[in-house]
Amino acid sequence: MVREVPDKVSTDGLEQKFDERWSAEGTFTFDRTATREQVYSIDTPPPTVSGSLHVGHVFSYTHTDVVARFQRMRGKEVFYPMGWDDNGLPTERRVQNYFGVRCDPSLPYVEGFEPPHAGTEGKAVKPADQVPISRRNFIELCERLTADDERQFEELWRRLGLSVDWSQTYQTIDATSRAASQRAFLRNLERGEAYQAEAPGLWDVTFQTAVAQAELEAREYPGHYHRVAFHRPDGTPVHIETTRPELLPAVVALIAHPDDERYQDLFGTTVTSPLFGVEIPVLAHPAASVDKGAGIAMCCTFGDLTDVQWWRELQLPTRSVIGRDGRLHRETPEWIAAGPGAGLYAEGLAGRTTFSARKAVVEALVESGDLDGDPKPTQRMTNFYEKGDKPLEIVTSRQWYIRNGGREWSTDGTTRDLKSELLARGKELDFHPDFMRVRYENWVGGLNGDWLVSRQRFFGVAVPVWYPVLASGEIDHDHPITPTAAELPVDPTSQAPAGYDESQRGEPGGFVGDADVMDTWATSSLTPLIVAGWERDADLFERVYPMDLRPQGQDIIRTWLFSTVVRSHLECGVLPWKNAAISGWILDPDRKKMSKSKGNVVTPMDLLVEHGSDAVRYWAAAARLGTDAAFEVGQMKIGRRLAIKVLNASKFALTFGVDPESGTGEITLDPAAVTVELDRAMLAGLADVVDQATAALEAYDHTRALEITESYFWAFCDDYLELVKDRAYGAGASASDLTAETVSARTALAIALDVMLRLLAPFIPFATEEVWSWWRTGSVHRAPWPTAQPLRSAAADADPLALAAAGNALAALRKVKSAAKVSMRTPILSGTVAVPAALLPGVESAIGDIRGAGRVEGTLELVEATEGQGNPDVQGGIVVTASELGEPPAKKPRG
RNA sequence: GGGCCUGUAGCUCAGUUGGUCAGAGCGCCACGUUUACACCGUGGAUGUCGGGGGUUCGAGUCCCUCCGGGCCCA
Repeated sequence: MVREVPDKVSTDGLEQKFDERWSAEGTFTFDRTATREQVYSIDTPPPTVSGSLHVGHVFSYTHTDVVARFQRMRGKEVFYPMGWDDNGLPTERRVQNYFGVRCDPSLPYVEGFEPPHAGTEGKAVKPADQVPISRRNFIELCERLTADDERQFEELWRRLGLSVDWSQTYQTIDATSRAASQRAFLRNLERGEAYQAEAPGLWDVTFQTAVAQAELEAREYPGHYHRVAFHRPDGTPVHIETTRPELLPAVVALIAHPDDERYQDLFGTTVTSPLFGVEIPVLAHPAASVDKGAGIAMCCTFGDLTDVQWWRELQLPTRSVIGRDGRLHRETPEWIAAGPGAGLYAEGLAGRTTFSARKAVVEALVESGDLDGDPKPTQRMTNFYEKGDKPLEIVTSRQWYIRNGGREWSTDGTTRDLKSELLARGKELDFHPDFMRVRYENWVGGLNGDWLVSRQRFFGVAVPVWYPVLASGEIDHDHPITPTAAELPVDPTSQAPAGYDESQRGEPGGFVGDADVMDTWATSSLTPLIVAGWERDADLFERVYPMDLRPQGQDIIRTWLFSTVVRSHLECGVLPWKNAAISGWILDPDRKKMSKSKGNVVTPMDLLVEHGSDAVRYWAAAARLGTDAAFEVGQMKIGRRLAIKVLNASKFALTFGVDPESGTGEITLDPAAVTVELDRAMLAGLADVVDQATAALEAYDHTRALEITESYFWAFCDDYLELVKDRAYGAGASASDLTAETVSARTALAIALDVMLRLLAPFIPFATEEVWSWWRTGSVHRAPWPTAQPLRSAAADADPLALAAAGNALAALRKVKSAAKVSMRTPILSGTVAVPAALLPGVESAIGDIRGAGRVEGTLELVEATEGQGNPDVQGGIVVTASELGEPPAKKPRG
C-alpha cells in the first residue's frame, strides 16, 4: 500500500477539492439498477428559493447528510435528490421588490420586457411605484430570479458537503412538477377527493387570496369591546359585546350558551339590530362562551371562524358585507336597503375599509344611544396569514378543496373516516424523536375543514380545469373540463381544452380557464412522488418508493409532513416514507429563535468560509434531532480542531516506517500482525465503539455516534499514540529488520485509523476524505461501514480496559512532572506506582510502553493500591507514590 | 384553558430500564515548545442536578406541586 503523506496538512481548500472530485467521479450518483431493498431514499425538503438560506438550513440539512453518508457506507444505494421550492408567494413578493414590478393579469404580454430594477439591494419598491406587467412577463421574471437563487443554493450545499446526487435536481415549478401536481389533482377530482365549493373561507386582503388552515397564525391584535344594544320587540335592550361593530349590517343571529340562565327566555324569540333594524333570531349554541363578554354574541357572516360554525350548524342566512378587497360592498345590501340604516350604509359604509366603517358605525351607535359606555380596549387572538400583516377576513368564494379528514366525507350514503385513516398513518410513521408524533396527532385531530388548495395568485401550478360557458353566457362550474394525462402540464389561461379553440375563450358556447393556481403545498406535498418518477418512470418508482426518510423542521409538520401523508395515502394507499427525522431550531445566544428582523442572522456561506465545512457540520451534528440548539461558534471551533487533529494524527500514524527518500512505504492491515496486548486492547475498545456508533446511527441518534467516536479518537491520540510512539518508530531498525512488536504497533495504528476515518466520515467528510486519499483508493464515503467482528478477532481476548489502565498510568507519571513544573521530556530515574487491583494486569502488560512514554530510565515498581489510596476519578485511581526526577533536558530553541 | 419540550459546572450540553451519576468539552488557573499537531500538549479547580413535597433501603432519574424558558392548539 503506497502512502503519500504531505509534510504539512491543512483543512483549507478541501471543500472545493473534494466537491470537484466527487462530481467528477460520480461518488454520490444514484445507481438506478439497485433494487428497493438495496436503496435508501430520502425526500429532502426543497428549500424556498425566495430569500436566503440561513444557519437553520445548514443545521438540519447536515443532519440529513450524516444519515445519507452513513447509509451509503452501509452499502445502501442512496437516493438523495435536491429540489428548489420556487413556486408561490414568497417568490412573487421577492420579484416585486427585486424588479419593481407587479402582476396585473389584465395586461398583455410584452416581448423583451426589461424591468425597471434588477436588484434593489433589499429596499422594497413602494407598491405605487411598481410597474404593472402581464402575468406571463411576471412569471418570466420569477423564473429569472429563481434560477439565480438556485445556483447560489447549490453552491452552498456543495460547499457544506451534502452528498446529494446533483444530477437529480428539480424545481417545484418545473414542467415535471407541474405535470405531477396537476395529475394528482385530477386523480383526486376523479375519486371525489377534490371538489369545489362556494363557501366562506379565510381571505387575505393584502395578497388577495384565499388561505388554508395550515397557513394560519394566531397573533395578539389590539381592539375594543363595544357594548351594543339590540332590541326586543317591546323595546327592551339586549346587550352584546363585539370588537367588530362594523359587521353590524351583517348580523344574522344572537347566540348564547344553551345552559345560560340569563337568556333562557330569549331563545326562540327575535330581536332587531340597532341602526339597521334587521330582525334576527336569538339562538342557543354550545360554542357560545358564558363568561366571555355579555355571554351572548352576535353572529355575523362572517367575523370569525365561530361565526362560520354557527352559520353552518344553525343554517343561518348569508348576509355578507365585506368583499375580497377588504372593503364593504359598494351596493347597499337588500336586507338593509328598505330599512332605517339604508342611508347610513350608502353614505358611511359603502366601499369603506373595515377601519373607517367601524368608525362610522360607532359614531352612529353613539348618536342612536345604542352604544353602552365607552369601548374597552382589549388584546385578542386574531387569525393572520402567516406571511401577512392584516387580520384575515372571511369571504365567501368558490374554491377548490382536497379532502384531508377535516370534514365529514360521505358519498352515496357511505361515509369514509379519513381522519382516522390519517391518524393511523401517523402511528405507522417512525418519528425521530418519537414525541414529535403528537404534533401530527394534535394537528389532524384539530382540523376543522378540508384543505383549501386554490389560490388567487400567479406564480404557481395552474388548477388544470376549464369550465364551459353556456349559451346564456353563464359559466358552468359544475361540469369542469379536464385535460388528459398526456396533455399535462397545462395552463388553462393560455391553452384551450381539447375540442375547442382559443377564439372560443369566454364566448357563449365556449369555455373559460380556471384562473387560479394551487397552493404551494399542493405541489410540495408531492415531492416524494415527483422525485420517485411517479407515473413518469415506473422503473425508478419501484426502486425508491415509498421512501425511507423525510427530514424536516418541526414547524412544518402540520403543513408539509401532513399534506404529504394525505397525498400519498389518497394516491397510493401507503405512507410516503418510513421515517421522519425532525430537526430543532437554531437559537441565538439569548435563547431566542434566530430571525432576520432581529439582525442576528449569520450568512451560511461566510460561516463555512470562516470555520470550514467540517467544523460547521460538527456543530450541527452535535445537536440531537428534535432539540433546539444554540448557535455556538465555540462548538465549530471544536469541530475544526477535530478535523485538524484527524489530519495530524493520521499523518503521524502513517509516517512510521515511511522511507524518507521516496516518501512512500508499505503498510499492512493484516490483523494477524497485531500481537502486542496493548495494541489488541485498543482494537477491542474500538470494536465496542463500532458497535455503539452503529447502533446509535441506526436509531437516528447521530449525536451519540459522534460523541462515542470522537471521545475514543481523542483517547487514541492522547494515550495510545503516545504509548506506542517509541515502539512504532522501531528504534533505528532498518525496514527489513523490524521486530514483531514494531509491526504490531504500526499495523494496529493503521487498522484503527482505517476504522476511525470511516466512523467519522459522515460527520467530517472533508478531513476524512483527505486522509483516505493519502493511502487508500476510492472514496471513504463509498468504503464499507466498519464492523466490530474483524476487530474483535484481531483483538483476540484482549480487554479494552488494558488501554485505559495504561493510559491512566501514563497520566499519573505525567502528573508528577506537571506538578513539578518540568518538561514532559524530563526523565524519571525511579518511581513507585500504586495501581488498583483491577487495573494491575493492564498496566503490567503495557509496562514497556508506559516506561517509554513516561521516559522512565530506572526502576518502576508497581504495587497494588491499598484501600483509600488514590481517587478513582483521577487517573483511574493510579497514583505515583514515590518518584525521582532527573535533569530536565536542555531547552531547544523552537524552529 | 389543553398539550408537548425544556431547566444539571461561568457557557454549550451528556447522563439509556431509579443503585460509582456528580460527567464531557469549552472557558478559567498553573505548567510545558516532546522528531503529528501552538488551530498544540500536560495537569488542576469548579455544581443544594430550578424550588418544595412524596414513593423507595436508595431519586438529575419515578409521582405531585410551584417557578422560569420555548413551542403548538384553543
